[in-house]
Amino acid sequence: MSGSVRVTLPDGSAREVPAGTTPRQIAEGIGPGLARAALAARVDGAVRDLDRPLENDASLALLTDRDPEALEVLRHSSAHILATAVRELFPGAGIGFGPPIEDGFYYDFQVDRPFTPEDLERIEGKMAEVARRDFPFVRDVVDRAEANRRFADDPLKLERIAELGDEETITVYTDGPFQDLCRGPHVPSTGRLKHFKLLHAAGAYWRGDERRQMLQRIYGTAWFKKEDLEAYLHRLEEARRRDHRVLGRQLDLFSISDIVGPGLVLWHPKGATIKWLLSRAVEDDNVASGYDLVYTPNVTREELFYISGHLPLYAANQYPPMGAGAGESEDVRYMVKPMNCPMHALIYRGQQRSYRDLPIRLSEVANVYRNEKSGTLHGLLRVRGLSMDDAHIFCTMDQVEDEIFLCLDQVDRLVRKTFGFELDFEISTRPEERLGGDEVWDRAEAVLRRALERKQIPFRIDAGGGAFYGPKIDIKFRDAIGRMWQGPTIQLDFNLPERFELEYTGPDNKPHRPVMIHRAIYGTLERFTGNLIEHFAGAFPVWLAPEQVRVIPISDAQAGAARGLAARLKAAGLRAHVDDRNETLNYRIRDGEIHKVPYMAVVGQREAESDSLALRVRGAGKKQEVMEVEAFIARVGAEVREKAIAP
RNA sequence: GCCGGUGUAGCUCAGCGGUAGAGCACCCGAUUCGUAAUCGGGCGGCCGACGGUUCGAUCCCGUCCACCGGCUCCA
Repeated sequence: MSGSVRVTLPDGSAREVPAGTTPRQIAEGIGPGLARAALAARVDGAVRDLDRPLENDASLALLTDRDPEALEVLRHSSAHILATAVRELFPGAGIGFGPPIEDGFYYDFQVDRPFTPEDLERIEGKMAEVARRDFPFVRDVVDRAEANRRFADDPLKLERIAELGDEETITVYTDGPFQDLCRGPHVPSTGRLKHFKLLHAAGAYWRGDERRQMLQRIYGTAWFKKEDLEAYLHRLEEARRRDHRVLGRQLDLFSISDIVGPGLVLWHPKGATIKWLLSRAVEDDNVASGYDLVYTPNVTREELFYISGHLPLYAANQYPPMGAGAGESEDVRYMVKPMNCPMHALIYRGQQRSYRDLPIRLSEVANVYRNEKSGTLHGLLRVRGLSMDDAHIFCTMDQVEDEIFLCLDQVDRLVRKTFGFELDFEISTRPEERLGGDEVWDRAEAVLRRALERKQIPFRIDAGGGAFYGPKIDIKFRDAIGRMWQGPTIQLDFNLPERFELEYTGPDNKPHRPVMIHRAIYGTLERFTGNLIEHFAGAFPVWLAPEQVRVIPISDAQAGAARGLAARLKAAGLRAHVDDRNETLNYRIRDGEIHKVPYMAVVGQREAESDSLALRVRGAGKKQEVMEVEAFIARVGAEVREKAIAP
């Protein structure tokens, strides 16, 4: 271990140091401030411990609390500190994994009983103590025998050790009384953890496998700055405030009744208005884009799903079959449909198709029912009765790219432009088990890729994430508070055309097999509406607002004028209501604000006499504008036509 | 489906081994008001369901159902 190494710093400067010098020593050489601030180092692109010696020439960046990678390291270390605390308080606790995650960290423990909220408080206190004692994180390289010896009492760790390849370096990190099998890196010492909070405990399967034992997971969050922690907790609060289940009740949009059943939505008039407007928006766009509308039944003989191949594979997600129709043999059984594609395939097959007919695009906003596991249901975001804005495109392989363009354009109009969502694209490629030869997959994946590239849309690849019947493009969108949601999906399908023996006659007068594209823009109207409720915090754009204008007479003397105004607004196509309840003006204004009505038209004596209204815009407070009725109608009408996001 | 928590009036929540209370909402009355809660009165609950313990259960125990937080899954 002799000689020197050349270390290049981010500013381009380089220095020669003896081999074995640590990043910390280099930081000290640069200045005491940096040495104090440094948390980890990036060596040739990889994040490493500050005290890990440099053995070769390398580029080096010292990471401080300003670097996102450092925050990830801090959270990873936080997980260890959490485990340190748990081991102090629960000496027999087995340890699973404890990684950093978005906004925080977790650690999985094997304990005799689940953690209670009181336990979390104690653990949090103990973590603060571990941090105060400022134990250094020490990295040891050990051989397999040593690792097995050190974790002899930790079966979960032994399992992990056994999986490590012989060529892999096994490292153990120790902080004070706690040691963990871990690749690292970590912050220099536990004292770096200052602003953190344990959030909750929950069960989690070991290795994420539902057949294996359930461990107890503790989630926490950690930040470098107090303000960041507070901002994050505030964000959680904000998310709670926007919870579509809460707003759905407050705004009287929908309910889910125990008597009807979990996951089955009762759309109240206001929520139904939104759902109706959304389905109309997508249907209008479908028709304008060259789709045909179809309707198909909610129940079908189960045979259909044997042909499609959903049965028996998909049986767990379908409601069990029901008896035959009156007068039919008892052997015939029916099922509620969980998807529409087989029926659309049958419509395609209903007649001989020529290559000249293609593409054929069939669309349907349809109710389907899926028997989702009870624990997965969640308000509108995960339901059992779904309204899919579904469509199936039958086309030749050569037409796929254009059809993908068509779908992407719809997504752009209906999701990005209309709601201002930022989109995130991902292509899922062939899985291990799949249908169709490699040439077909090569071609299909290339088409998806090329379509996005030509649209200059950046995308990620989820290798192996495709369905067995074809690759797909999944599109996520980011809402107002930065959360990502699964949105549109475009899937190629080589399977159903096979199973239904779909054909078209080509220019060569021979039968050919079409490709099928499944595509949903909003996905399901339940989930999308739920997303919109949270995105807008219930304050919908005028075109979607169930109540667009609330007309408020100042006193009973203007009640007649108010009703007249509301009638005019309705005649102009606006959804307007009068609030002439025997309550104070303040009360009614407040009620309108709470119910997120975009416009309140206040009518006092002055307005009643001048064919005008005093406009109060949602969220704008007292700032009001007196305007003529016709001008108001023109303004709101334009906003509705343009699907403006304001006010 | 699994782990934990929760279930009291339409909603939000107190209460707790001796068969229930507040605020809001709703109804009635007074008030007629210029931009985020006027005052008074009233109605309203097999305390999630079913079993058990007990002289007595909303309260303790068990089972089930639903919801919440996660896991798994997913539009």
